[in-house]
Amino acid sequence: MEILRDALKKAILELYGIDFEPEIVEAPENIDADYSSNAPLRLAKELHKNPMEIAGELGNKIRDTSVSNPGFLNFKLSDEYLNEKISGLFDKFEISSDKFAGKTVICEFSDPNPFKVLHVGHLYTSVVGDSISRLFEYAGAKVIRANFGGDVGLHVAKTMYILRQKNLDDLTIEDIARCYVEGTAAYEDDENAKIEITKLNKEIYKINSENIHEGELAELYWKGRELSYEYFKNFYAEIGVKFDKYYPESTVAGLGFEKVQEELEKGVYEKSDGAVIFDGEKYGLHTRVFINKEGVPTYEAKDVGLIFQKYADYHFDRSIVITGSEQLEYMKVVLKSVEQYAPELVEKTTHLTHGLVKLPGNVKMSSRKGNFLKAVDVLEMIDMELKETYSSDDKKISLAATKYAFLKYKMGGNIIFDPKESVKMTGNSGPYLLYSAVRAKKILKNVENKKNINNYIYNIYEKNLVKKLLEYSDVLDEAVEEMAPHKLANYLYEVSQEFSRFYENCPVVGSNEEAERIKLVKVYFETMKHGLNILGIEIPEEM
RNA sequence: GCCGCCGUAGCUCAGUGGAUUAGAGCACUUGUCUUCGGAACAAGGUGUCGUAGGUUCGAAUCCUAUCGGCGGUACCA
Repeated sequence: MEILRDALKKAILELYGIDFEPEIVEAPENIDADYSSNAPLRLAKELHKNPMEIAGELGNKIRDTSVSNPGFLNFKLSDEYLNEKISGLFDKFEISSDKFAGKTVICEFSDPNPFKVLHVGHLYTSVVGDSISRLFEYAGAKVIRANFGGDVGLHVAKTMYILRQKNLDDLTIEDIARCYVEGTAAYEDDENAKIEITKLNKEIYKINSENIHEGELAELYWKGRELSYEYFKNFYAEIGVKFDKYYPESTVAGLGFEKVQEELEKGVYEKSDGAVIFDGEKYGLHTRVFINKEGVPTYEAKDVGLIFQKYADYHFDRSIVITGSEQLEYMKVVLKSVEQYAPELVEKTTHLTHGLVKLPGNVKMSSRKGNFLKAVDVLEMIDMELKETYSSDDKKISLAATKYAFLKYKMGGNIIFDPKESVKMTGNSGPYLLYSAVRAKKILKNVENKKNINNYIYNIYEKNLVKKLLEYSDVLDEAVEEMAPHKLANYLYEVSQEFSRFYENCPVVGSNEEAERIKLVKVYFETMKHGLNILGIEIPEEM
């Protein structure tokens, strides 16, 4: 409600000569007003004045206001104002800040490892990461969606240790996943296997960095790697997420290794027990190994390389990295070390985390142990529910259900993913949003434009809908600022609820109020289309 | 041990200085129903906002302590 904010700001400046940013909130139901502000209360201390007195003085400057205890200033919006405002909305949704206009933002997320299977967590991060990318695009940024994954490293060695013994003609991603589970068990239980795997890790690193294609191990490695990337691309295509850039770990490992070596000489990193470490304890963090005693760069060094490689490739203005929250402390150490020699890059970097996806009843999922929910399992479950309950096989609907189920949660905490519960398509769900949007669309098909009514007075359902619709641009600004798609998701649900109430109580087609109501339906539909698009959700023709 | 995140209704979650009654969905009960499509709408109620102090005109929200859950804590990612 910028207009109220601006009017109040101006009044405060004129009366008291203070440059103050007032907050406007929705007025409670029992007050005969639409919005209210606590500005008088917040100004009371500075002005040494009674808040009620301040509210009264400000109220005299702005029309349609009232005051209430202990010092709130309430605003009432006239129907003419709402009408004018809603008419101006339609399909123009512009961001108020130009903070990201023309900027380059690189968003890294999903980050699956080749030689491993995509699990439900990858689905979650892909959906959220894509939506955050879309928020930045809406804000005017050029966004590069980047995907980082371990095509070399211990997990590959563990897999290859088993895979090479098996002699499989027709290699599938499931075979590879099984080998990983077996390899991990061998690494943990069998001392000889551990030694062998450590050796393999070094060999694979060499095969990759020197691009060796001769020999059984090399052939198997490249074949498996290729298969993995195919499998990823297919999956992302299925959920409608498109990456602009893949950074296999091997492509940044060399750069990271060099950087760490370079800074080792300058004293940022140090040697300890034959490894190269960063002493994070100096900064209240913990110590981590960047190059292990085998001389192989760890994930830490690769992440260092990645930061520099991203900047070399895109000269980003902002870099967003989205990972699971278990990497929070780890990332702090990596960034703190880089801050010592490239503070300008670290300053531009934001690390966002999401929680673990857990099954109900505290069942732990672990890809190391092989007991986990695969990403495709979730998609299949939702497809099945749609088929069984609604006899539909519309991918748009099942994808909306899946995406919304993840996007409605605030990022950060763990998510309990109850397959049975998540599959429901009523209430606060993706299909509910689609359903109300489709209803609106249907109405729009059946009407022709009629003349507006002068001095139209909204009824309660219309007014509630209008007020909610007018909040949209504020919600978007907030979602961008906080990189929080759930704020948008929640808003779209609320506005759909208002629309459903309106729909039940206010016939549109053929009514006397048709012209005015059609305006609301149109703005609602355009808002939904715009907002759902930012969530990566498409509205189907019918459902 | 140390560091970080979390604790709100039976369950899953919003709300993170603003109000008299702390909100949604699910589940449960009942009603609307030849209407622009019922995947809908309406009504029904449970909460020591983990606990105890403190700051404030005002605290689920900020501070301190404490309990509980989870994650991280040197060669995994």
